[in-house]
Amino acid sequence: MKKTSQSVGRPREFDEANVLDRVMNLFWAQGYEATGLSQILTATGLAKGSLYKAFENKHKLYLKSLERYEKVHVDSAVTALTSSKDPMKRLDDFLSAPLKNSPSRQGNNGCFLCNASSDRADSDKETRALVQRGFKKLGQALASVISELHTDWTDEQIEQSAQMVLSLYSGFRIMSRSGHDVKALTRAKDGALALIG
Amino acid sequence: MKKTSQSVGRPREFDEANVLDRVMNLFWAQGYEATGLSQILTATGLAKGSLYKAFENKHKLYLKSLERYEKVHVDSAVTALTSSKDPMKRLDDFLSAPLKNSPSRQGNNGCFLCNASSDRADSDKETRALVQRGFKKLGQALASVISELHTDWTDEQIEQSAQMVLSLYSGFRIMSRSGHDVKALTRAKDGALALIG
DNA sequence: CTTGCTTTTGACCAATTGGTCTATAATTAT
DNA sequence: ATAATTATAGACCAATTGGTCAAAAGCAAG
Repeated sequence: MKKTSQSVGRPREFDEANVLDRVMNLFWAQGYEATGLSQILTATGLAKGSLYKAFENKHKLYLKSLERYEKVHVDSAVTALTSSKDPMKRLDDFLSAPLKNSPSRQGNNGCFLCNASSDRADSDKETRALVQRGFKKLGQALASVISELHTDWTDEQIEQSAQMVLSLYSGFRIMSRSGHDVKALTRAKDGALALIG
Repeated sequence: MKKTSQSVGRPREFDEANVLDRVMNLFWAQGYEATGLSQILTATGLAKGSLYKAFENKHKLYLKSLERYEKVHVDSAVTALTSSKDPMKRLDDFLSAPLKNSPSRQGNNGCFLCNASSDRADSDKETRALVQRGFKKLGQALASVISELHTDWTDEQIEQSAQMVLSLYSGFRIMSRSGHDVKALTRAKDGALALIG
């Protein structure tokens, strides 16, 4: 049995992951409707036919982008949360990420999960499922960190704090996108961590 | 000097506030790009020309809708927060609003401020300014409630807690829109209130 | 009733939207 | 070689988009 990594027919000229990264960034920054096919085509360098052969339609492409976001960004956040650093430091890093915005505006994409939730979760149940899954992953990772931090806490307490941190995270992402005072949010973060830690 | 409530020319046939309420609901539920003119026209019953004579263009209409949201919903939240009820109860009510979703899906619009922030705050600075102002109002009202609750706290402490509650609120709005487990969020809310109160 | 002013209406518009399809190119298997 | 298979390119499409405009309609003042 030979290795058949190369299939018949003309080979793909693009790297799927690479294309998805570019598309993801567009949807992430602009949302579903505001991102036009033409924009996607120029950003990826693909021709319309190729795009549609590879990813059926715009909706599917959006879902794939969201999955890509989960794989790249959510999973790496989970990894960071389950590293060997000081648990408190891990929580701090997690909550600080949304607050790292340069004071000069533009290009604060927030969190794709949050944006997708606001943008399409109400009208598209496939998006809703993906967003839910992403948040769930983050919640579980947070719970695990907090359980390291407080070995004496009950599951209830741990879960409660994890959801609190996750909600703060989402709120930070949303509010900082509108240019809300980051210093104020940072103080809120420090206060919350002091209460939990 | 006579009262000139009636101006010359053909009189308006629609109530501006009423129209804005309808348009607001569309933008709120669907976002800017997903809301088409045709939809707006059928929802308001106006003809295209009338709409455009009254509100220049779609962008301006969106901004007006956002202002209307501030006037109707933000201001009433502020009023509720500054009522004479038990301060703790007021905070609880504020944080509970995002969690009142019927378990059956669809029609959870979240918070227009949050949606607008995710949708357009990065690309449109007028939207950004309005969203910022709305959040600021809520933050100030929260600070005032908390200062009632803890007359011994410093301004720093008060501000810190207010921003924390506001962030939780935004997070709740966003996450619940994707169908995230409301029970879990409710526990998080109760935990947070216990820490603050 | 006429003049002056404003709103209403919908026909009209250019541009763009997401999407299809066919001809051509590039590869493997026979 | 040639057949089979798959990808690329982009012309093409109907539908819709946000937006304009001119003609008709409704009101107050003279």
